[in-house]
Amino acid sequence: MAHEVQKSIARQSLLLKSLPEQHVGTLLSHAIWRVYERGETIFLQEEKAQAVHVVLAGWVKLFRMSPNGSEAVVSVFTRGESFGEAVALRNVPYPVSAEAVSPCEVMHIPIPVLISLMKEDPEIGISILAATFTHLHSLVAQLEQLKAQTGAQRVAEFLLNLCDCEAGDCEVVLPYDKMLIAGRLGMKPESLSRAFTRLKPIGVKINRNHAEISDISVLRDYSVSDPTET
Amino acid sequence: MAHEVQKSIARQSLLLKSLPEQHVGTLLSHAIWRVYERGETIFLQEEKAQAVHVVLAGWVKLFRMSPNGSEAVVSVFTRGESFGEAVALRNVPYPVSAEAVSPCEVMHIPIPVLISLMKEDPEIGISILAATFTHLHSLVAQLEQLKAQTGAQRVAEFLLNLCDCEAGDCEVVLPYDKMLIAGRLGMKPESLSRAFTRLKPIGVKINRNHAEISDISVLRDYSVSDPTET
DNA sequence: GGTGCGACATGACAATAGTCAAGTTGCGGT
DNA sequence: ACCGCAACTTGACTATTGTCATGTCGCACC
Repeated sequence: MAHEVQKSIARQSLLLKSLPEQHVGTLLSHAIWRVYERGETIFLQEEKAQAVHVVLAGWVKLFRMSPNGSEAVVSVFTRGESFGEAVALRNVPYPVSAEAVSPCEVMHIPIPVLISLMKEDPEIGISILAATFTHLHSLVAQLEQLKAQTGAQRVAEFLLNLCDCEAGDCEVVLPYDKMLIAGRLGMKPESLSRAFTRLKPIGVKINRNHAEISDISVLRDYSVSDPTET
Repeated sequence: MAHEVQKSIARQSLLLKSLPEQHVGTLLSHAIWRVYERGETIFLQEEKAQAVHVVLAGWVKLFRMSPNGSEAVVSVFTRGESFGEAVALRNVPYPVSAEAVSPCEVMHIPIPVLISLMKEDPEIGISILAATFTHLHSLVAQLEQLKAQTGAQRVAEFLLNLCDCEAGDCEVVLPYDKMLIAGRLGMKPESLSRAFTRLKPIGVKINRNHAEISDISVLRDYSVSDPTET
Protein backbone atom coordinates (compact mmCIF):
# COMPACT_ATOMS: atom_id res chain seq x y z
CA MET A 1 0.00 0.00 0.00
CA ALA A 2 2.44 2.60 -1.13
CA HIS A 3 0.02 4.89 -2.93
CA GLU A 4 -1.72 7.73 -1.19
CA VAL A 5 -4.56 7.70 -3.72
CA GLN A 6 -5.51 4.17 -2.81
CA LYS A 7 -5.27 4.87 0.88
CA SER A 8 -7.70 7.71 0.55
CA ILE A 9 -10.16 5.53 -1.38
CA ALA A 10 -9.85 2.89 1.32
CA ARG A 11 -10.63 5.47 3.99
CA GLN A 12 -13.87 6.28 2.24
CA SER A 13 -15.02 2.67 2.31
CA LEU A 14 -18.06 1.77 4.34
CA LEU A 15 -15.94 -0.43 6.53
CA LEU A 16 -13.32 2.09 7.52
CA LYS A 17 -14.87 5.50 7.25
CA SER A 18 -16.43 5.46 10.70
CA LEU A 19 -13.34 4.23 12.52
CA PRO A 20 -11.07 6.44 14.62
CA GLU A 21 -8.00 7.66 12.75
CA GLN A 22 -5.42 5.71 14.73
CA HIS A 23 -7.01 2.34 13.95
CA VAL A 24 -7.38 3.15 10.28
CA GLY A 25 -3.67 3.85 10.17
CA THR A 26 -2.84 0.52 11.79
CA LEU A 27 -5.10 -1.38 9.44
CA LEU A 28 -3.81 0.34 6.32
CA SER A 29 -0.21 -0.26 7.26
CA HIS A 30 -0.87 -4.00 7.47
CA ALA A 31 -3.08 -4.23 4.42
CA ILE A 32 -2.09 -5.93 1.19
CA TRP A 33 -2.90 -4.24 -2.10
CA ARG A 34 -3.42 -6.24 -5.26
CA VAL A 35 -4.67 -5.86 -8.81
CA TYR A 36 -6.72 -8.52 -10.57
CA GLU A 37 -7.45 -9.02 -14.22
CA ARG A 38 -10.90 -9.56 -15.61
CA GLY A 39 -12.00 -13.10 -14.82
CA GLU A 40 -9.38 -13.73 -12.17
CA THR A 41 -10.40 -15.57 -9.02
CA ILE A 42 -10.03 -13.74 -5.71
CA PHE A 43 -11.04 -16.67 -3.54
CA LEU A 44 -13.00 -19.89 -3.86
CA GLN A 45 -16.02 -21.22 -2.05
CA GLU A 46 -14.96 -23.61 0.77
CA GLU A 47 -11.56 -21.95 1.02
CA LYS A 48 -10.46 -20.81 4.46
CA ALA A 49 -10.84 -17.05 4.96
CA GLN A 50 -7.57 -15.16 5.22
CA ALA A 51 -8.61 -11.54 4.97
CA VAL A 52 -11.34 -8.98 4.68
CA HIS A 53 -11.55 -7.48 1.21
CA VAL A 54 -12.13 -3.87 0.22
CA VAL A 55 -12.71 -3.00 -3.44
CA LEU A 56 -10.79 0.12 -4.47
CA ALA A 57 -11.59 0.03 -8.19
CA GLY A 58 -13.40 -2.17 -10.69
CA TRP A 59 -16.12 -4.73 -10.08
CA VAL A 60 -16.12 -7.98 -8.11
CA LYS A 61 -18.84 -10.61 -8.07
CA LEU A 62 -19.66 -13.09 -5.33
CA PHE A 63 -21.28 -16.26 -6.57
CA ARG A 64 -22.09 -19.82 -5.64
CA MET A 65 -21.79 -22.91 -7.73
CA SER A 66 -24.60 -25.29 -7.00
CA PRO A 67 -23.94 -29.02 -7.11
CA ASN A 68 -25.70 -29.28 -10.48
CA GLY A 69 -23.28 -26.79 -12.01
CA SER A 70 -25.33 -23.65 -12.40
CA GLU A 71 -24.05 -20.38 -11.04
CA ALA A 72 -25.99 -18.06 -8.74
CA VAL A 73 -24.65 -14.53 -8.43
CA VAL A 74 -25.08 -13.41 -4.85
CA SER A 75 -23.82 -9.86 -5.12
CA VAL A 76 -21.63 -7.48 -7.04
CA PHE A 77 -19.31 -4.99 -5.36
CA THR A 78 -17.47 -1.89 -6.50
CA ARG A 79 -15.30 0.95 -5.19
CA GLY A 80 -15.68 1.55 -1.48
CA GLU A 81 -17.51 -1.69 -0.71
CA SER A 82 -16.14 -4.54 1.36
CA PHE A 83 -16.93 -8.21 1.80
CA GLY A 84 -15.87 -11.18 3.85
CA GLU A 85 -16.17 -9.43 7.21
CA ALA A 86 -18.50 -11.89 8.86
CA VAL A 87 -16.77 -15.03 7.71
CA ALA A 88 -13.42 -13.61 8.75
CA LEU A 89 -14.25 -13.71 12.41
CA ARG A 90 -15.58 -17.21 12.57
CA ASN A 91 -12.80 -19.27 11.15
CA VAL A 92 -15.14 -21.00 8.75
CA PRO A 93 -14.79 -21.53 5.00
CA TYR A 94 -16.18 -18.97 2.55
CA PRO A 95 -19.77 -19.76 1.57
CA VAL A 96 -19.21 -18.15 -1.86
CA SER A 97 -16.51 -17.62 -4.46
CA ALA A 98 -15.24 -14.19 -5.54
CA GLU A 99 -14.08 -13.20 -9.00
CA ALA A 100 -13.01 -9.97 -10.67
CA VAL A 101 -15.45 -9.13 -13.47
CA SER A 102 -13.42 -6.15 -14.64
CA PRO A 103 -9.83 -5.17 -13.97
CA CYS A 104 -9.78 -4.53 -10.22
CA GLU A 105 -7.85 -3.15 -7.33
CA VAL A 106 -8.58 -4.87 -4.05
CA MET A 107 -7.18 -4.25 -0.60
CA HIS A 108 -6.87 -7.23 1.76
CA ILE A 109 -6.83 -6.73 5.50
CA PRO A 110 -5.40 -9.84 7.20
CA ILE A 111 -7.76 -11.30 9.73
CA PRO A 112 -5.35 -11.51 12.68
CA VAL A 113 -4.77 -7.75 12.45
CA LEU A 114 -8.47 -7.16 12.58
CA ILE A 115 -9.06 -9.50 15.48
CA SER A 116 -6.36 -8.08 17.66
CA LEU A 117 -7.59 -4.58 16.99
CA MET A 118 -11.11 -5.64 17.78
CA LYS A 119 -10.10 -6.91 21.18
CA GLU A 120 -8.60 -3.51 21.92
CA ASP A 121 -11.56 -1.47 20.81
CA PRO A 122 -15.16 -2.63 20.61
CA GLU A 123 -15.93 0.19 18.16
CA ILE A 124 -14.28 -1.90 15.48
CA GLY A 125 -16.74 -4.68 16.11
CA ILE A 126 -19.64 -2.30 15.74
CA SER A 127 -18.19 -1.00 12.50
CA ILE A 128 -17.86 -4.49 11.09
CA LEU A 129 -21.37 -5.28 12.20
CA ALA A 130 -22.55 -2.23 10.34
CA ALA A 131 -20.95 -3.41 7.11
CA THR A 132 -22.30 -6.92 7.64
CA PHE A 133 -25.73 -5.59 8.26
CA THR A 134 -25.66 -3.71 4.99
CA HIS A 135 -25.07 -6.99 3.20
CA LEU A 136 -27.75 -8.70 5.21
CA HIS A 137 -30.20 -5.99 4.30
CA SER A 138 -29.36 -6.14 0.62
CA LEU A 139 -29.78 -9.92 0.60
CA VAL A 140 -33.18 -9.55 2.21
CA ALA A 141 -34.13 -7.02 -0.46
CA GLN A 142 -32.96 -9.40 -3.19
CA LEU A 143 -34.98 -12.24 -1.74
CA GLU A 144 -38.05 -10.06 -1.75
CA GLN A 145 -37.43 -9.03 -5.33
CA LEU A 146 -36.99 -12.58 -6.55
CA LYS A 147 -40.09 -13.81 -4.80
CA ALA A 148 -42.46 -10.94 -5.46
CA GLN A 149 -41.48 -9.32 -8.75
CA THR A 150 -41.34 -10.33 -12.38
CA GLY A 151 -38.13 -10.20 -14.40
CA ALA A 152 -39.00 -6.93 -16.07
CA GLN A 153 -39.77 -5.35 -12.71
CA ARG A 154 -36.43 -6.45 -11.31
CA VAL A 155 -34.71 -4.88 -14.29
CA ALA A 156 -36.69 -1.67 -13.77
CA GLU A 157 -35.59 -1.52 -10.16
CA PHE A 158 -32.02 -2.23 -11.15
CA LEU A 159 -32.08 0.72 -13.55
CA LEU A 160 -33.66 2.97 -10.94
CA ASN A 161 -30.85 2.18 -8.51
CA LEU A 162 -28.36 3.32 -11.12
CA CYS A 163 -30.01 6.72 -11.66
CA ASP A 164 -29.07 9.45 -9.30
CA CYS A 165 -31.68 11.80 -10.69
CA GLU A 166 -34.98 12.13 -8.86
CA ALA A 167 -37.47 12.71 -11.65
CA GLY A 168 -37.88 13.34 -15.34
CA ASP A 169 -35.54 11.81 -17.88
CA CYS A 170 -32.15 10.32 -17.27
CA GLU A 171 -29.37 8.40 -18.96
CA VAL A 172 -27.39 5.71 -17.17
CA VAL A 173 -24.46 3.53 -18.11
CA LEU A 174 -24.79 -0.19 -17.44
CA PRO A 175 -21.89 -0.86 -15.09
CA TYR A 176 -21.01 -4.38 -16.28
CA ASP A 177 -21.95 -6.67 -19.10
CA LYS A 178 -25.42 -7.99 -19.58
CA MET A 179 -24.58 -11.57 -18.79
CA LEU A 180 -23.58 -10.51 -15.29
CA ILE A 181 -26.60 -8.24 -14.89
CA ALA A 182 -28.80 -11.17 -15.82
CA GLY A 183 -27.08 -13.35 -13.22
CA ARG A 184 -27.36 -10.68 -10.56
CA LEU A 185 -31.10 -10.41 -11.23
CA GLY A 186 -31.65 -14.15 -11.26
CA MET A 187 -32.39 -14.71 -14.91
CA LYS A 188 -30.83 -15.86 -18.18
CA PRO A 189 -29.35 -13.36 -20.66
CA GLU A 190 -32.21 -14.07 -23.08
CA SER A 191 -34.75 -13.15 -20.45
CA LEU A 192 -32.90 -9.93 -19.75
CA SER A 193 -33.08 -9.01 -23.42
CA ARG A 194 -36.82 -9.61 -23.38
CA ALA A 195 -37.25 -7.67 -20.19
CA PHE A 196 -35.59 -4.70 -21.88
CA THR A 197 -37.95 -5.09 -24.83
CA ARG A 198 -40.82 -5.04 -22.43
CA LEU A 199 -39.65 -1.82 -20.85
CA LYS A 200 -39.47 -0.10 -24.23
CA PRO A 201 -43.18 0.90 -24.28
CA ILE A 202 -42.78 2.66 -20.95
CA GLY A 203 -39.88 4.80 -22.08
CA VAL A 204 -36.64 2.85 -21.71
CA LYS A 205 -34.23 2.78 -24.64
CA ILE A 206 -31.20 0.53 -24.51
CA ASN A 207 -28.25 1.27 -26.72
CA ARG A 208 -25.13 -0.73 -26.14
CA ASN A 209 -24.39 -0.25 -22.48
CA HIS A 210 -26.36 2.97 -22.26
CA ALA A 211 -29.92 3.17 -21.02
CA GLU A 212 -32.13 6.17 -21.66
CA ILE A 213 -35.11 6.57 -19.38
CA SER A 214 -37.67 9.07 -20.57
CA ASP A 215 -39.58 9.31 -17.29
CA ILE A 216 -38.27 7.95 -14.04
CA SER A 217 -41.57 8.12 -12.20
CA VAL A 218 -43.27 5.96 -14.84
CA LEU A 219 -40.57 3.36 -14.38
CA ARG A 220 -40.87 3.59 -10.61
CA ASP A 221 -44.62 3.02 -10.79
CA TYR A 222 -44.04 0.03 -12.99
CA SER A 223 -41.49 -1.54 -10.68
CA VAL A 224 -43.88 -1.58 -7.72
CA SER A 225 -47.10 -2.35 -9.55
CA ASP A 226 -48.86 -5.65 -9.12
CA PRO A 227 -47.75 -7.99 -11.92
CA THR A 228 -51.30 -9.27 -12.38
CA GLU A 229 -52.82 -5.92 -13.22
CA THR A 230 -50.62 -4.87 -16.10
CA MET B 1 -37.97 -13.93 33.44
CA ALA B 2 -38.97 -15.64 36.62
CA HIS B 3 -38.83 -19.20 35.35
CA GLU B 4 -35.69 -21.29 35.49
CA VAL B 5 -36.83 -23.46 32.60
CA GLN B 6 -36.91 -20.51 30.25
CA LYS B 7 -33.57 -19.25 31.44
CA SER B 8 -32.00 -22.56 30.66
CA ILE B 9 -33.47 -22.57 27.14
CA ALA B 10 -32.17 -19.05 26.63
CA ARG B 11 -28.70 -20.16 27.70
CA GLN B 12 -28.72 -22.79 24.99
CA SER B 13 -29.47 -20.25 22.26
CA LEU B 14 -26.88 -19.65 19.59
CA LEU B 15 -26.56 -16.08 20.75
CA LEU B 16 -25.82 -16.73 24.39
CA LYS B 17 -24.31 -20.14 24.67
CA SER B 18 -20.77 -19.03 23.93
CA LEU B 19 -20.77 -16.08 26.31
CA PRO B 20 -19.06 -16.06 29.70
CA GLU B 21 -21.39 -16.84 32.59
CA GLN B 22 -21.34 -13.43 34.22
CA HIS B 23 -22.56 -11.64 31.08
CA VAL B 24 -25.31 -14.14 30.47
CA GLY B 25 -26.55 -13.47 33.98
CA THR B 26 -26.58 -9.73 33.37
CA LEU B 27 -28.43 -10.08 30.08
CA LEU B 28 -30.99 -12.50 31.49
CA SER B 29 -31.74 -10.29 34.44
CA HIS B 30 -32.59 -7.41 32.13
CA ALA B 31 -34.47 -9.47 29.56
CA ILE B 32 -38.20 -9.28 29.02
CA TRP B 33 -40.15 -12.50 28.57
CA ARG B 34 -43.39 -12.57 26.60
CA VAL B 35 -45.85 -15.01 25.10
CA TYR B 36 -47.50 -14.42 21.73
CA GLU B 37 -50.55 -16.01 20.21
CA ARG B 38 -50.66 -17.45 16.74
CA GLY B 39 -50.78 -14.60 14.22
CA GLU B 40 -49.70 -11.92 16.66
CA THR B 41 -47.25 -9.28 15.45
CA ILE B 42 -43.91 -9.06 17.24
CA PHE B 43 -42.66 -6.03 15.35
CA LEU B 44 -43.33 -4.27 12.07
CA GLN B 45 -41.11 -3.40 9.16
CA GLU B 46 -39.91 0.24 9.42
CA GLU B 47 -40.36 0.21 13.19
CA LYS B 48 -37.42 1.32 15.29
CA ALA B 49 -35.54 -1.61 16.83
CA GLN B 50 -35.86 -1.86 20.62
CA ALA B 51 -34.43 -5.26 21.41
CA VAL B 52 -32.81 -8.43 20.23
CA HIS B 53 -35.21 -11.36 20.17
CA VAL B 54 -34.61 -14.95 21.23
CA VAL B 55 -37.25 -17.58 20.50
CA LEU B 56 -37.77 -19.92 23.46
CA ALA B 57 -40.72 -21.89 22.07
CA GLY B 58 -42.95 -21.95 19.01
CA TRP B 59 -42.29 -20.56 15.54
CA VAL B 60 -41.73 -17.01 14.35
CA LYS B 61 -41.58 -15.83 10.74
CA LEU B 62 -39.77 -12.80 9.35
CA PHE B 63 -41.33 -11.40 6.20
CA ARG B 64 -41.47 -8.37 3.99
CA MET B 65 -44.48 -6.76 2.41
CA SER B 66 -43.63 -5.44 -1.02
CA PRO B 67 -45.27 -2.24 -2.24
CA ASN B 68 -47.61 -4.25 -4.48
CA GLY B 69 -48.96 -6.15 -1.50
CA SER B 70 -47.43 -9.59 -1.85
CA GLU B 71 -45.60 -11.15 1.06
CA ALA B 72 -42.09 -12.61 0.92
CA VAL B 73 -41.10 -14.85 3.81
CA VAL B 74 -37.47 -14.21 4.63
CA SER B 75 -36.95 -16.77 7.35
CA VAL B 76 -38.59 -18.85 10.03
CA PHE B 77 -37.15 -19.24 13.53
CA THR B 78 -37.74 -21.63 16.39
CA ARG B 79 -36.44 -22.52 19.85
CA GLY B 80 -32.90 -21.39 20.50
CA GLU B 81 -32.67 -19.06 17.50
CA SER B 82 -32.39 -15.31 17.67
CA PHE B 83 -32.96 -12.42 15.30
CA GLY B 84 -32.61 -8.65 15.14
CA GLU B 85 -28.99 -8.58 16.32
CA ALA B 86 -27.56 -6.63 13.42
CA VAL B 87 -30.27 -4.04 13.20
CA ALA B 88 -30.13 -3.52 16.96
CA LEU B 89 -26.71 -1.98 16.86
CA ARG B 90 -27.28 0.44 14.05
CA ASN B 91 -30.25 2.41 15.23
CA VAL B 92 -32.05 1.87 11.95
CA PRO B 93 -35.60 0.63 11.34
CA TYR B 94 -36.32 -3.09 10.92
CA PRO B 95 -36.11 -4.18 7.27
CA VAL B 96 -38.71 -6.91 7.91
CA SER B 97 -41.76 -7.63 10.03
CA ALA B 98 -41.97 -10.46 12.57
CA GLU B 99 -45.04 -12.49 13.42
CA ALA B 100 -45.76 -15.51 15.61
CA VAL B 101 -46.97 -18.38 13.42
CA SER B 102 -47.72 -20.60 16.38
CA PRO B 103 -48.14 -19.83 20.05
CA CYS B 104 -44.71 -18.56 21.08
CA GLU B 105 -42.45 -17.60 23.91
CA VAL B 106 -39.94 -14.91 23.04
CA MET B 107 -37.28 -13.27 25.17
CA HIS B 108 -36.39 -9.67 24.41
CA ILE B 109 -33.00 -8.26 25.33
CA PRO B 110 -33.13 -4.44 25.38
CA ILE B 111 -30.57 -2.88 23.10
CA PRO B 112 -28.99 -0.48 25.60
CA VAL B 113 -28.11 -3.41 27.87
CA LEU B 114 -26.43 -5.14 25.00
CA ILE B 115 -24.50 -2.09 23.88
CA SER B 116 -23.14 -1.25 27.28
CA LEU B 117 -22.07 -4.84 27.78
CA MET B 118 -20.43 -4.86 24.39
CA LYS B 119 -18.31 -1.89 25.27
CA GLU B 120 -17.09 -3.75 28.33
CA ASP B 121 -16.23 -6.96 26.55
CA PRO B 122 -15.47 -7.39 22.84
CA GLU B 123 -16.34 -11.10 23.09
CA ILE B 124 -19.99 -10.08 23.04
CA GLY B 125 -19.47 -8.41 19.71
CA ILE B 126 -17.92 -11.51 18.26
CA SER B 127 -20.79 -13.60 19.57
CA ILE B 128 -23.33 -11.32 17.93
CA LEU B 129 -21.35 -11.37 14.72
CA ALA B 130 -21.47 -15.14 14.82
CA ALA B 131 -25.26 -15.14 15.04
CA THR B 132 -25.52 -12.53 12.33
CA PHE B 133 -23.24 -14.50 10.09
CA THR B 134 -25.43 -17.55 10.47
CA HIS B 135 -28.32 -15.53 9.11
CA LEU B 136 -26.19 -14.14 6.32
CA HIS B 137 -25.13 -17.60 5.35
CA SER B 138 -28.64 -18.94 5.33
CA LEU B 139 -29.82 -16.06 3.16
CA VAL B 140 -27.04 -16.75 0.69
CA ALA B 141 -28.11 -20.38 0.59
CA GLN B 142 -31.72 -19.36 0.02
CA LEU B 143 -30.72 -17.08 -2.84
CA GLU B 144 -28.84 -19.89 -4.46
CA GLN B 145 -31.81 -22.20 -4.08
CA LEU B 146 -34.23 -19.75 -5.59
CA LYS B 147 -32.01 -18.98 -8.53
CA ALA B 148 -30.70 -22.44 -9.35
CA GLN B 149 -33.32 -24.98 -8.31
CA THR B 150 -36.86 -25.82 -9.32
CA GLY B 151 -39.73 -25.76 -6.87
CA ALA B 152 -39.73 -29.51 -6.40
CA GLN B 153 -36.00 -29.49 -5.71
CA ARG B 154 -36.40 -26.80 -3.07
CA VAL B 155 -39.07 -28.91 -1.40
CA ALA B 156 -36.78 -31.95 -1.54
CA GLU B 157 -34.02 -30.00 0.16
CA PHE B 158 -36.44 -28.68 2.76
CA LEU B 159 -37.47 -32.24 3.61
CA LEU B 160 -33.85 -33.39 3.77
CA ASN B 161 -33.08 -30.65 6.29
CA LEU B 162 -35.85 -31.97 8.48
CA CYS B 163 -34.53 -35.54 8.56
CA ASP B 164 -31.92 -36.36 11.09
CA CYS B 165 -31.32 -39.79 9.64
CA GLU B 166 -28.43 -40.31 7.27
CA ALA B 167 -29.71 -42.94 4.87
CA GLY B 168 -32.54 -45.33 4.12
CA ASP B 169 -36.12 -44.48 4.96
CA CYS B 170 -37.34 -41.83 7.32
CA GLU B 171 -40.49 -40.13 8.51
CA VAL B 172 -40.60 -36.43 9.32
CA VAL B 173 -43.24 -34.10 10.68
CA LEU B 174 -43.82 -30.85 8.80
CA PRO B 175 -43.10 -28.23 11.44
CA TYR B 176 -45.66 -25.63 10.37
CA ASP B 177 -48.54 -25.45 7.96
CA LYS B 178 -48.13 -25.78 4.24
CA MET B 179 -49.01 -22.19 3.47
CA LEU B 180 -46.00 -21.04 5.45
CA ILE B 181 -43.74 -23.71 3.98
CA ALA B 182 -44.76 -22.51 0.53
CA GLY B 183 -43.92 -18.92 1.46
CA ARG B 184 -40.61 -19.94 2.97
CA LEU B 185 -39.69 -21.73 -0.27
CA GLY B 186 -40.81 -18.88 -2.50
CA MET B 187 -43.90 -20.40 -4.05
CA LYS B 188 -47.68 -20.48 -3.80
CA PRO B 189 -49.48 -23.21 -1.83
CA GLU B 190 -50.77 -24.71 -5.08
CA SER B 191 -47.25 -25.07 -6.40
CA LEU B 192 -46.20 -26.76 -3.18
CA SER B 193 -48.99 -29.29 -3.61
CA ARG B 194 -47.77 -30.01 -7.13
CA ALA B 195 -44.19 -30.26 -5.98
CA PHE B 196 -45.25 -32.93 -3.49
CA THR B 197 -47.05 -34.78 -6.27
CA ARG B 198 -43.89 -34.64 -8.29
CA LEU B 199 -41.85 -36.13 -5.48
CA LYS B 200 -44.25 -39.06 -5.15
CA PRO B 201 -42.60 -41.15 -7.92
CA ILE B 202 -39.26 -40.90 -6.14
CA GLY B 203 -40.53 -42.19 -2.84
CA VAL B 204 -42.10 -39.35 -0.87
CA LYS B 205 -45.54 -39.86 0.64
CA ILE B 206 -47.31 -36.92 2.26
CA ASN B 207 -50.03 -37.58 4.76
CA ARG B 208 -51.38 -34.63 6.63
CA ASN B 209 -48.32 -33.05 8.16
CA HIS B 210 -46.31 -36.23 8.02
CA ALA B 211 -43.87 -37.03 5.23
CA GLU B 212 -42.57 -40.51 4.60
CA ILE B 213 -39.37 -40.77 2.62
CA SER B 214 -38.60 -44.24 1.34
CA ASP B 215 -34.98 -43.54 0.42
CA ILE B 216 -33.11 -40.46 1.51
CA SER B 217 -30.27 -40.86 -0.92
CA VAL B 218 -32.66 -40.89 -3.88
CA LEU B 219 -34.15 -37.64 -2.66
CA ARG B 220 -30.71 -36.16 -2.13
CA ASP B 221 -29.68 -37.06 -5.65
CA TYR B 222 -32.81 -35.46 -6.97
CA SER B 223 -32.31 -32.22 -5.06
CA VAL B 224 -28.91 -31.61 -6.60
CA SER B 225 -29.58 -32.93 -10.08
CA ASP B 226 -29.72 -30.67 -13.08
CA PRO B 227 -33.36 -29.66 -13.69
CA THR B 228 -32.91 -30.05 -17.46
CA GLU B 229 -31.98 -33.70 -17.37
CA THR B 230 -34.96 -35.14 -15.51
C1' DG C 1 -73.96 -34.02 15.68
C1' DG C 2 -74.53 -30.35 12.59
C1' DT C 3 -72.48 -26.16 10.48
C1' DG C 4 -69.10 -23.26 8.56
C1' DC C 5 -64.63 -21.90 7.71
C1' DG C 6 -59.94 -22.41 6.48
C1' DA C 7 -56.45 -25.47 4.80
C1' DC C 8 -55.41 -28.31 1.11
C1' DA C 9 -55.84 -30.72 -3.54
C1' DT C 10 -56.77 -30.59 -8.39
C1' DG C 11 -58.03 -29.12 -13.09
C1' DA C 12 -58.06 -25.61 -16.71
C1' DC C 13 -55.91 -21.74 -18.35
C1' DA C 14 -52.61 -17.70 -18.67
C1' DA C 15 -48.30 -15.68 -17.85
C1' DT C 16 -43.56 -16.02 -17.31
C1' DA C 17 -39.08 -17.80 -17.84
C1' DG C 18 -35.85 -21.38 -19.68
C1' DT C 19 -34.05 -23.94 -23.85
C1' DC C 20 -32.51 -24.40 -28.42
C1' DA C 21 -31.32 -22.56 -32.63
C1' DA C 22 -30.25 -19.05 -35.83
C1' DG C 23 -28.90 -14.73 -36.79
C1' DT C 24 -26.44 -9.94 -35.94
C1' DT C 25 -23.01 -7.04 -34.12
C1' DG C 26 -18.85 -5.28 -32.15
C1' DC C 27 -14.15 -5.96 -31.18
C1' DG C 28 -9.39 -7.75 -30.81
C1' DG C 29 -5.81 -10.13 -33.23
C1' DT C 30 -3.40 -11.03 -37.34
C1' DA D 1 -9.19 -5.14 -43.93
C1' DC D 2 -10.35 -9.73 -42.70
C1' DC D 3 -11.33 -13.31 -39.51
C1' DG D 4 -13.20 -15.36 -35.55
C1' DC D 5 -15.17 -15.21 -31.28
C1' DA D 6 -18.11 -13.86 -27.72
C1' DA D 7 -21.83 -11.01 -26.47
C1' DC D 8 -26.17 -9.99 -27.59
C1' DT D 9 -30.87 -10.35 -29.93
C1' DT D 10 -34.79 -12.74 -31.71
C1' DG D 11 -38.02 -16.48 -32.69
C1' DA D 12 -40.23 -20.90 -31.81
C1' DC D 13 -41.10 -24.10 -28.48
C1' DT D 14 -41.35 -26.14 -23.80
C1' DA D 15 -41.54 -26.18 -18.89
C1' DT D 16 -42.68 -24.18 -14.81
C1' DT D 17 -45.39 -21.43 -12.05
C1' DG D 18 -49.20 -18.32 -10.86
C1' DT D 19 -54.34 -17.61 -11.12
C1' DC D 20 -58.98 -18.87 -10.76
C1' DA D 21 -62.49 -22.02 -9.83
C1' DT D 22 -64.17 -25.99 -7.67
C1' DG D 23 -64.35 -29.64 -4.43
C1' DT D 24 -62.96 -32.33 -0.28
C1' DC D 25 -61.54 -32.78 4.29
C1' DG D 26 -60.74 -31.86 9.11
C1' DC D 27 -61.74 -29.16 12.98
C1' DA D 28 -63.46 -25.71 16.15
C1' DC D 29 -67.80 -23.92 17.68
C1' DC D 30 -72.49 -23.79 18.61
